Amino acid sequence: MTNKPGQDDEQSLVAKISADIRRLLISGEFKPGEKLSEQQMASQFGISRNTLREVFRLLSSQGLLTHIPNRGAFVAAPDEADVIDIYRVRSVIQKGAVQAASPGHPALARMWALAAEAETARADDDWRRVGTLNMEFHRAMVELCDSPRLSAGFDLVLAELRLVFGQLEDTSHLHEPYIALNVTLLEHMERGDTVAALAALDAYLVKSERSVLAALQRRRG
Amino acid sequence: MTNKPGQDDEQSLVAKISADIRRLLISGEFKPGEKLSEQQMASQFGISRNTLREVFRLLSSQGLLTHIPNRGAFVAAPDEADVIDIYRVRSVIQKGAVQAASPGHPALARMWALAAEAETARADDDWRRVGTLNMEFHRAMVELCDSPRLSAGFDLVLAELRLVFGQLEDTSHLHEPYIALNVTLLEHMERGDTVAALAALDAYLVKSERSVLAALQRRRG
DNA sequence: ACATCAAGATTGTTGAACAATATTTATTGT
DNA sequence: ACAATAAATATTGTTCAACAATCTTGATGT
Repeated sequence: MTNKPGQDDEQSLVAKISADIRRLLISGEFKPGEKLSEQQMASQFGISRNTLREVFRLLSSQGLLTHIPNRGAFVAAPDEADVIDIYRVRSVIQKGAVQAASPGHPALARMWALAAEAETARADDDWRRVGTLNMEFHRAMVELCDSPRLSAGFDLVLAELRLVFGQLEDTSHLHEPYIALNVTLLEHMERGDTVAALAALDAYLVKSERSVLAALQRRRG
Repeated sequence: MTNKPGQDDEQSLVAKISADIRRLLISGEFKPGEKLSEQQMASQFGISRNTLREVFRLLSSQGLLTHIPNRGAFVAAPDEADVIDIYRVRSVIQKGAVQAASPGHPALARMWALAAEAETARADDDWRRVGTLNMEFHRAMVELCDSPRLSAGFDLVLAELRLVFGQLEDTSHLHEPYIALNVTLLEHMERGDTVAALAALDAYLVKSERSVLAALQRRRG
């Protein structure tokens, strides 16, 4: 990679607006299933309809929007089946990550740092931050594979999962129990105990999936 | 730009042309790294430049095109690092598939059928078909996970891999030895011997990756 | 309440235009 | 002749206005 992030202001409009809308989607500014009118969005973001359509094309391919021919673009509304699928993907990829973990990998250090930060954030009752840090923790875990494609794919499902969180009102209890679990998982990995680490990961995923599903069903039951 | 006769294609133009170009890319009709001029392609496919740009956006997000700001869209040219990464993804996902395999899963039947077809194709010396069937075989394997997202992600890397094959002149020897390996793998899975199946899968992937890398390096000295 | 059908609105696609950026060509200095 | 530089040209990025195709709405009649 010859490109470094940081000082290149010269992004294309499509990239910029895509990032903006993506951020809005992930932070729950739109309601799932809500229709995004081309005209309205275009004028709202001060871009042309054609450019916006390129943005929609991108976000649809990332699973954040659902494009229905002749009807338009809608905010993706992941349901229970989607959540189950997302956790299936997480299970496969993250198990692969645990098994690929080599001692001394930089991603491990990052995981430790993120786990520590999460404890600090909990102490401050900053649950929004705890959630973000938890995501970053698992993102770092996948970096253990040293595979750009795997990381990119994982980012997609993680973004979809954040969309789900956007649907739920109170996400604090969704992250609280997992701070400790992350640390336990890390310790197993640090010790090179893959079997124990896999078990801890599985425990985490099952537990997390259950509570997300429960919260989702509660929201509409 | 005469329209093809046939049933009512309710697809959008973007979807249709995307599929067309994707097919052309995968079958090696374009040279890797080749620049795809907007004007030329637009008139060649009889669509407007704006529509073509949506197509490029899509194919870029799928890794088949590389988009460089202000310079245009280029046919992706996967190098050795990309091949290594692709096989890393395959390893993670397909190991997950083997472990997720449940006896009697419809995908297993499909794998048997594809393996049989591959043997027929080999008897006919139809190596192009053998290659396609081999891809389908592994695609079916991932279906064992029953995860649309995992299958979709796998399709992406498989498409990229086909792009690599497009760079190589003679792909016959790339597929020949693997027909038998696939059958062996299947037998292990059928018997529920996950450990043996994983070993067979790993053998396949390592061998396949090596020959692809070798062919790629041979191609460029 | 129900189906029908005509506006009205929205998406799908096009062609032309223009600014910003790349690429090519011509020009200059040594 | 050669490298550096400037001008000319081509390409991409983006917008706008238009129109056909499709969807949505609402009025109408039964």
